[in-house]
Amino acid sequence: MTRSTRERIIDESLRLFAERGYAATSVAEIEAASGLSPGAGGLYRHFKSKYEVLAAAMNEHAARTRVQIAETLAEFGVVDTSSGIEERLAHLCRAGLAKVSEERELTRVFFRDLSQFPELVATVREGLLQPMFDAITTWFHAQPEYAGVEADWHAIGAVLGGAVVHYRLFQETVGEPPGRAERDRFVSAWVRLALGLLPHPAVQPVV
Amino acid sequence: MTRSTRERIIDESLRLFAERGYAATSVAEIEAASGLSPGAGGLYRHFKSKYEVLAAAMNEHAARTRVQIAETLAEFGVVDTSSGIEERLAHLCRAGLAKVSEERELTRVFFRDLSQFPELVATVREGLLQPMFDAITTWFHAQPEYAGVEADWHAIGAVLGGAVVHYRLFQETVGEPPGRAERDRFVSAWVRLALGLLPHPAVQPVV
DNA sequence: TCCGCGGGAAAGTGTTTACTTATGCGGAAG
DNA sequence: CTTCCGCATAAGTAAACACTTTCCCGCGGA
Repeated sequence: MTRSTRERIIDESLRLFAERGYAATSVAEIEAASGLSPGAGGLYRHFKSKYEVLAAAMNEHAARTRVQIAETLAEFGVVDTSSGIEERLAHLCRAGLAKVSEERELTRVFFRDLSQFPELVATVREGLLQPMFDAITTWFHAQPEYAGVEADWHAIGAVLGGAVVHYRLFQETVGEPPGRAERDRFVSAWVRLALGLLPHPAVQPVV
Repeated sequence: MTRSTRERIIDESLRLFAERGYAATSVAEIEAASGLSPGAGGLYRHFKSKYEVLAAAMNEHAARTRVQIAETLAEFGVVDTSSGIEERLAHLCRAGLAKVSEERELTRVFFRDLSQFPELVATVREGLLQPMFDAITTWFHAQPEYAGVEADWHAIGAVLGGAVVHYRLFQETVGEPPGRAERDRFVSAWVRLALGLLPHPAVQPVV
């Protein structure tokens, strides 16, 4: 128990909210998962209400993620021209899948319960989803191959980023990926679609 | 009140489950919305439990949708070669968006609460999501332009179909579309990515 | 007119919920 | 050793919950 009780409450509540949903998770369950005696109300030493726990979890995780995405984006700023565009695209797609996976609890709570709390929607969107879409847009701008390509990059980001987010959401709900396409097949298809934006696409691999 | 009480309960409960979530919707609220006296337990004349209401709503709506998608697919089977491939793709994308929109309540409940009820996940996936992905795959197979294109169509369907589903989910949660891309821009980007699969893409419109 | 009956209302049941109040403990400071 | 004090627990409260039991009204058939 190195983490403070407050931190444990935030992390465990986020886990439970993602797993069972906000309304279906009782304060007693959060307390038990955080190492407090269930039903004794020890949670209220740290938060005014159950809602405050949700708000704190959203705010703190979203803020942290926002910084991480900015860092990841900085890495992508340095274009690694040593590898081909195809490899770089696959790398981007896998990075997106990994990020959504890493923050799967935040993503899940977002789509599951957050529409009831519009003030929290904004923080998570600006901390996780929007940065992800923006990252895709920025990334394409940074690639020399796409320099001359005219496109509505925000809309392209909405399609390609949305596909990634959906892939993970679907997989977590159903237990298997959409279209029964395993990760590598999904990445290949994603890359192939992105390659199609180039005026003279390179030879594409037969899958 | 032309519809039977049972039908009203199913429709109103689905609406409320999509809006507030399953756990956050009380039986009394469903009764009130269905024209019964709230809290009086009149719902139990028609269903054994709150869960049975959810199961019935999922099963009946999924079954209905499944038939509708089959019909829509049959229409698409007759390829309308009078319009260009670009127009046909836009039509497909808009049809997908419309279908997800039409069944937005089913979709929302699916991603919101259904992972807790694995036995219901199967029916909705097979009734709504999988048919949608399959429809995309089948559609591409039917288009002469894509006849010679080698691709992992299931994975392509997972990307393109997932983007459509995510677009609506995001819009309903946030209130505005992802990447702030309005519907027409989204459709254009989607069409453009799909066009890129063709070996020698036609001249693409500058957005 | 009488009966049967499908289906809705009244009024409850026990349980679970979020949240409160008062008590107790262990360790650091004086 | 004593005095705090931060923090957890014990033991609640009132409300909301899913669900039950009982009654009753209206209607169709004989």
